Amino acid sequence: MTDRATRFQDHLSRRGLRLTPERRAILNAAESFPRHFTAEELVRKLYRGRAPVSRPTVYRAIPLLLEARVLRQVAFTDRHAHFELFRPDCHHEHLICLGCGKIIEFFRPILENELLAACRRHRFHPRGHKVEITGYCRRCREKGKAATK
Amino acid sequence: MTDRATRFQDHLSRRGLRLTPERRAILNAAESFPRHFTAEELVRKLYRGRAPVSRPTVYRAIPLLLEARVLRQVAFTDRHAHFELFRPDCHHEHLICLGCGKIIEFFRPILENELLAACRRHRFHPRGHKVEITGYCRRCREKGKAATK
DNA sequence: ATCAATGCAAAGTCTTTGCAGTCCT
DNA sequence: AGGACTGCAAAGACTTTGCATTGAT
Repeated sequence: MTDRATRFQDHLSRRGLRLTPERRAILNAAESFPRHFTAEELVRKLYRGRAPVSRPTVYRAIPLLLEARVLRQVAFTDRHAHFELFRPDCHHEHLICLGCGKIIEFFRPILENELLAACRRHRFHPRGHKVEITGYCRRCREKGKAATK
Repeated sequence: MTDRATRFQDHLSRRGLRLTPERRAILNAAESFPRHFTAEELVRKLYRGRAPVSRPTVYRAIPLLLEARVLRQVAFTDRHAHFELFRPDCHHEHLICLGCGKIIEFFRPILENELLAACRRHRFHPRGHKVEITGYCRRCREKGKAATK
């Protein structure tokens, strides 16, 4: 059983809930995305699977996965929720290209320190964070897409 | 005419559009929020006003206000769009309390530098950014709310 | 027996679109 | 006249809820 499955399992049993085949399938589907995904994408992937899981079941599992720290929610500006696997060791952040939609991940230790420093200063206990920079990637600028809008 | 009204006006006329009374009302309403607001909140405020503006008109004005750099969009994790007045000089960021919903603003020059450095490194041209830290504020911790979920 | 979990269908929220009428240039 | 703008009503997209049934302990 993977680390994440264990964490999910623990969280569920601590709350008197069960790791059902559907929930396991949802976890597997989530793990199969290389990066980010929306709730709808997760639903679609599970619809096609060999043991289809219904939409409400997926939506009901998502909060559990967040609480279990299996997923983390990332906030993009289009209006649906985006998620990714929780990676405690790697707090990478995102550059989002307005031209082609590409998402570039980056990591900067100093930035992470600054976030923590801001929390300390306000006596705030962080649970999670997201950093998102929108703009235009090199390729889109070269193609002249950056002028679009 | 305020600075922001001018910017809006310029943007509109550059595109052959007009600063109508409705659009002016929308701008005023946006300026009347001390901090952030959702599209719905803007709609509600304009419904009550002396010259009510319809929902579609508000929604249609928002992209124009973003393009004109009058508003900027901030991405919180609940599923509706949040906006605030664009302040080119002050790139403040947000601490969001999961207990009471309070939003604390902060600003750290080093953090801003790091964001720019990340862009340079990836040859990315930024247009905007958002930094959001979720967690529990001091008061909620003292009240023991931090354990809630 | 009890309580959790599922799927279906329906409802809810926020946002967008089609369309006819109005206003400006 | 031509194009922009508005409001209404309806549609759309994403998410949540009610309910009857099934399943685990």
